[in-house]
Amino acid sequence: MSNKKPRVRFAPSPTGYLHVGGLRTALYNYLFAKKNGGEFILRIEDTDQNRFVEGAVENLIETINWVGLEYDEGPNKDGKVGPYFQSERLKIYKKYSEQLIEQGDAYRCFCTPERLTALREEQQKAKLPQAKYDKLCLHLSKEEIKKNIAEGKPYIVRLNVKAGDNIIINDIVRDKVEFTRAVIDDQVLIKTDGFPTYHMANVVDDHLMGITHVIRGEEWLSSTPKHILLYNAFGWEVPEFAHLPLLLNADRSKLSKRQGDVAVEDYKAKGYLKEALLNFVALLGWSTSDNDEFFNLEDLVNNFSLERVHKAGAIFNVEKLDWINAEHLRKKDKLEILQMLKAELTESKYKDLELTDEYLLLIVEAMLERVSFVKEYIDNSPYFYEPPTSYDETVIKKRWKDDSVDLLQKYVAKLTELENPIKADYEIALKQVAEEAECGAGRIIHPVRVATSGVGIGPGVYDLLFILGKDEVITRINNALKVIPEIKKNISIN
RNA sequence: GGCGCGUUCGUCUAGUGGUCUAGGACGCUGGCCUCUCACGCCGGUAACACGGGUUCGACCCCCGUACGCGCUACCA
Repeated sequence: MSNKKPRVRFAPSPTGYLHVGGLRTALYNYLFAKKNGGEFILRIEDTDQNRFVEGAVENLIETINWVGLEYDEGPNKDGKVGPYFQSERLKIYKKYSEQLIEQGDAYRCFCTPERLTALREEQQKAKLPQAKYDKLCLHLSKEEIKKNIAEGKPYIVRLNVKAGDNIIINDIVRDKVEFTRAVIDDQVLIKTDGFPTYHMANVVDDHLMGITHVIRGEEWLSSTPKHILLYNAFGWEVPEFAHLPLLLNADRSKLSKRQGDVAVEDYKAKGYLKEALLNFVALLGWSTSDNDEFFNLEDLVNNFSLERVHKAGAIFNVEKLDWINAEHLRKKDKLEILQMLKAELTESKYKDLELTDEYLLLIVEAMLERVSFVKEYIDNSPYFYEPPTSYDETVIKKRWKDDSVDLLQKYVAKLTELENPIKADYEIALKQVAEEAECGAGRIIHPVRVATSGVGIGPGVYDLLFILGKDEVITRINNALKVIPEIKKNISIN
C-alpha cells in the first residue's frame, strides 16, 4: 500500500437521481478519505449521450449536499485536476487513446455494428466458450486505415489485449482475484461519437486526478482486469481497489426501482433524516467488532475501515431504517426538532395556525418518545392543532361509563376555579374529584383523554391538558359531553 | 454458455481452529413499569447451504456440489 495521502472519488453517472447504493459507495469513499486524512472528489461520468437526463447533475449534487458528504473537489469546487465532468475532457481521452494507438496497445476498428452482432451470434452458435472480438481491424495496413479515415468511415478505438500472464487483482475487500488473460476482450475505448467508454475515461481520470484507492460497487470487479491492462499500457501506477458488495432487493436481486424506492430523494421526501439514512446505509456491508449500531457521520469517520467491509450483498431492509430514524430523531436537540416541525407544519393543513415556539416545544417534549418521524408530531397528535373531529368508538366503548358525564362535569367545575394552572394543578384537581366521588383516578383520566383528544392514546393526560390550556380543555370537555353520550348509546344498541 | 464473486437467525451482522450448548441489533413475541400509547427494563423466538476431506478438534482451512448474484454492450 502506498503511503501517499489517499485521494478517492465518487464517480456517478447522472441518471436522474442518487441511488441508495450510490449513496453507500459515496459514503464509504468519504469515510475512507476523512478517516485517513485524504481527499474526496466528486466526478461526473457523463459519457453516455444517449442517457442524458435534463437536470440530473444538479439533482445529484443537491442530494450529495443534502446528506452532507462534502467533497473537496468536484463540480463548483475546483481543484487542480478539473474539469470534473468527463464530457468536458474529451480532448484528454483522445490524446491518450492516440498515444495507445501509436504504442500498438490500441487500434482503430471500422467494423460495423452489424458485423459485430453477426460475429457474436456466430460465436454463440459455434458454442465458443466466450464471445470476443476477432481482432480483424488490428491487421489493417496503414494505407487501409488512412483510406478508411479519408472516406469518413466511422471507427472506434479498441484496446489491444496481447498474450501474457494472468491478471491478478489484490482487492482490499476480496483479497486476491485472478483472471485468465485469454478471457479479456479487446474492449472499446473510444466510441464512434468520440466519447470514451467508462473503462477509458475512468482509468485516465483516476490517474490524472491522482486517485489512490478505487472504491466502487462489485459490478466493476469483472472489468477491473481491463483497467489494469490500461494502467500497464500507459506505464501508470495501479491504484488500490476495493469492490463493495451490492445492495439487494428482498428477493436478492440487485436493488432496483421496480421493487420499492431506490432514490435517496424518495427517502428524503418520506421524512427520513439524513443521519439515519447514512447510518443505516453504512451498516449495509460494514460493521464494527463491538455492538455499536448508532453512529453519526463523525462516529462513522472515526470507526471506518475498508478491512471491515464484507463480501456478501445486503438486502435493503426498511424496517431497520425506520428504527434508526426514530433513534436519531429522539437524540436530536429539541430546538432542532422544533425547527423541523415548523417546516413540516407549513406544508400541512395547519399552515395558517399561529402557534408559538413555546407551545410547539411542549408538543415536541410530550411526543418525543412517541414518534419516529417529524411528520408524526402532526399526524399522531392532531388534537394539539385542532379540536377532535371525531371520537374513537372503541375507546368510548371501553372507557366511557355511566358516571363519566357526572365526573367530567365535576372536573370542569374544579378547573374553572383554577387560575393559570400548571401541570400539577390539573392532577391535583382530578385527584380531588376522584376522591370526592370515591373512585379511581383512571375513571376520570380516560374519559378526559377521549373528550379532549378524541383518541385513547397519547402523552400523559396532565401533559395533554396543560399543553391545551384551561380554556381549551373546558371547551373541549363541554363539547364532548354533548356528543359522546349519544355515541355511547348507539354503540350499546348495535 | 463463459468468467468472476458470494452463501451464519426472516433481515443487518459478530465470529479468523478449541473461549460457540454460535453473540448483538431490527422484526415478531411474553412480562414488568403504567392513566393510554410509546420509551425503558427483563425474557422468548430463530441461523453456521450441502457433501467430502485436513485436524485430537471445524462456522472458521482445502476440494466438490447446489443455489444466488454480477459481468459477458460503441451503458455505466
